[in-house]
Amino acid sequence: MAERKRRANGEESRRRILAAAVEVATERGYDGTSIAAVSQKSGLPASSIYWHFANKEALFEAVLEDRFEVWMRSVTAPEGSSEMQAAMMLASGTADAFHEAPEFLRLGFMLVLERRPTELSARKRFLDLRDIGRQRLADFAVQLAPAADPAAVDRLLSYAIAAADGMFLAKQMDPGLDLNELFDLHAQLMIDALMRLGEAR
Amino acid sequence: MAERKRRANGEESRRRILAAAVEVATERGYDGTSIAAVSQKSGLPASSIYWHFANKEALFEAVLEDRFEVWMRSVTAPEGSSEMQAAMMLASGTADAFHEAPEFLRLGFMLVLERRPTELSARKRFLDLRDIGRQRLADFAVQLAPAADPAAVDRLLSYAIAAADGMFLAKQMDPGLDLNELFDLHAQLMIDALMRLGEAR
DNA sequence: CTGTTCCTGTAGTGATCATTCCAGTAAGGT
DNA sequence: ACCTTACTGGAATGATCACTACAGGAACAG
Repeated sequence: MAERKRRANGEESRRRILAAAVEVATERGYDGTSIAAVSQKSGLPASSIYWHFANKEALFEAVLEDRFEVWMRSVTAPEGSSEMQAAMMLASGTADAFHEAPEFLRLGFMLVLERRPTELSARKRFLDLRDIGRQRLADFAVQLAPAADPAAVDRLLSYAIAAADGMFLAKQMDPGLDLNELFDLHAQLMIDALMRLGEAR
Repeated sequence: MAERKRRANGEESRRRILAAAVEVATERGYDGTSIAAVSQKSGLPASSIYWHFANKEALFEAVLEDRFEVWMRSVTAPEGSSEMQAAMMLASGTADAFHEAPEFLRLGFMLVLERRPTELSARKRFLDLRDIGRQRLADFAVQLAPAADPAAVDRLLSYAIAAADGMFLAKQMDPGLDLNELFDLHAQLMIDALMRLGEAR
């Protein structure tokens, strides 16, 4: 009763719709994504899409949520023996996620750059999800330099995230770019700066 | 004969169309920008838009070109007495440009994030224009650390640009963010790293 | 006055848009 | 056996899409 079985293939249909929506959306953005295109790519009629999702906006919210999960699974928690190693692993894990699960950031940034008179709910959702990710990083940063000024650490974290986001963009502008090289440099610079913050007190 | 006068108000109409297009495009992206909306916002009929520009794609190319000019005027060349000061001024100049002329990056990044089967010509144009900007920075970087390994300097430049791009994104995600603070940190980190590159040889 | 160039205004074109209606079907519960 | 729930298929709706055809006006050249 409470735990209901799936009668038809609704569960899989939902997945197929989401997969198709991700594909189309990352190709052409929100307005460029037509329900007809999602329908065609998923093999399901528009009415099915509207049975699973209230409207286009809700579909995008679901897509973002879905891709966030994949993103978080891809960025594995670093557990190096030293702080230095842990930071390096975090950096390379993020670099991997850029390859394996780029859709979350790609879609999210598309939405973030828009300035609609009324904000898309998917945009807001993206920002909320990202805050969750940021909190994880904040915990990690405090762990690395417990003695440092919290405000300064926070500022450095903002910078570190911005740099990573920028590297994602750079990869889109130049697919041949060696991200691992840049992420190594990133990790080194951030660790250096963080250690200096710890000593300065 | 060679230098023709404007019979009607074509020159100003073109500007009005571009201004309207920038506004609509930064609100909703490429597919979300309708010629009807540009027409309404500019006060000119669609036929005028199509007289000035071959099609929607060409209009976007022109918009990007126009905003690039504004962007470059806004990022004033730094001429501090020391390298440190020059770098700081470059950083704060870029931060100013983020406020005064954000449309170039906003539109460009929107286009960059898309992955259409056939690339928009405006996207390609954006990448070309950005390369011009990058070359200016490369010249500046070499000037700062002439003794350093050129490949290492180039990598650091890629990182520096990425970080700046990421800060632009961060500003869109959190309009209350203090960019100057982040840019100061950025300039310091980059100068430190560049000096270390110079000494390492 | 005549012709040319530049630009605007009106009124369309067929295609595609998001969304809805609703009848139909397959499976589960009872 | 029958009712309910979960979905699908197809057709339709009115709005909006990029773009065009074309006639006409304003400014200049001769």
